[in-house]
Amino acid sequence: MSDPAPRPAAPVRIRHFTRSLPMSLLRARESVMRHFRPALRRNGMTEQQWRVLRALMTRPGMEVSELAEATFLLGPSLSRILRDLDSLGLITRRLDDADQRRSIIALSPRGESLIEQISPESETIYAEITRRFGAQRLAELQAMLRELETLLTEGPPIEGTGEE
Amino acid sequence: MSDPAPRPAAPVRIRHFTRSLPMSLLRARESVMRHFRPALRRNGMTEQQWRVLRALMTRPGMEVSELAEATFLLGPSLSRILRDLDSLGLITRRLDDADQRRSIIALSPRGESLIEQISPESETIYAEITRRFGAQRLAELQAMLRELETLLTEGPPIEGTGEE
DNA sequence: CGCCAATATTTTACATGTTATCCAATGCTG
DNA sequence: CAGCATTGGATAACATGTAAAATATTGGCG
Repeated sequence: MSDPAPRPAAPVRIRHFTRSLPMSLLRARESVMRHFRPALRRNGMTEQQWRVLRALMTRPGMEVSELAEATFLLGPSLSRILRDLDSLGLITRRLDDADQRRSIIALSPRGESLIEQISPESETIYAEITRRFGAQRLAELQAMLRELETLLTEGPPIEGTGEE
Repeated sequence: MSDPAPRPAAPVRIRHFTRSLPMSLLRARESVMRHFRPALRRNGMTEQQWRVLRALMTRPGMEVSELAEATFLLGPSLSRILRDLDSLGLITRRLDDADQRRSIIALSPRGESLIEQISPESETIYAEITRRFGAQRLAELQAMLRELETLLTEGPPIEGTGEE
């Protein structure tokens, strides 16, 4: 034995952290993605690669920075993902004629057919999630999430005590 | 110019993916964390390290597997984080007397004082987020997230078409 | 034209996520 | 108690997240 002291006063005066908003959002997202990942995995796609392909499907011919914003990926991640998707022959890249710094990314025929292959499965899963939770409530939830995001993004930054 | 073809029929018959539930959750979480990260960063903590310390604060003396569940970290990540927190002198580890496979993690005095230092700032930020969004609505949001998580976790797995 | 700040993207470096594998301690079973 | 499946935790290997720096191109300005 070593330390059987009953720990008299655990000072838990802070909200239980598993109920914090970030943790709630993290867990909710994981519980959703858990259902999608197997289907992606069967087709050799990672979650992020799939995000990129889907973004390109809804609007072909995006610049890298547009794509980054749409997929919520940071530059370095996206850069690597594009390199990989390129080497898999799923996308095409060409330099913008007017500005050689920009490159235009689009789906290749092979990329399009991969999407055609995966999409139905993905939509099925999404539909089942919607059914379980209720389309109405899902819409409510999305609205709240959007509002939260807007409030925190548009509003002034929240400063703690750390003025440098 | 080179390719002014008006791209006659972009087949966008799929819900716009930036409105998908996973993306909504991801963006909402990011918009929240964006406010916390600077404060953590000023104190040399990463988001995940902070999660571990907070979990240990609410309940000292956890096993690694308990900690993993509480912080939603996978074994390998947690293992590295504990190694780092240990080398920073913020936690203590000792082997369980009854079962030498298990180790008991707890905050060191230094870890506790670090928490005392960061917590107020963190709580200030959380309070401001609550104020902006409304405590009532925040509680609603959390309830919906919890319900979603429960439905998707407890229910049967959703199978796509991928029977091998 | 030549210098330089600004912009788009990539690269670098390190922490974490993810899956698979390894190792040591445990405890069951014969 | 010897053999072996199980378990808790750590390590390996590779992809991504994140911040900072590097690279390349453009556009302005003297």
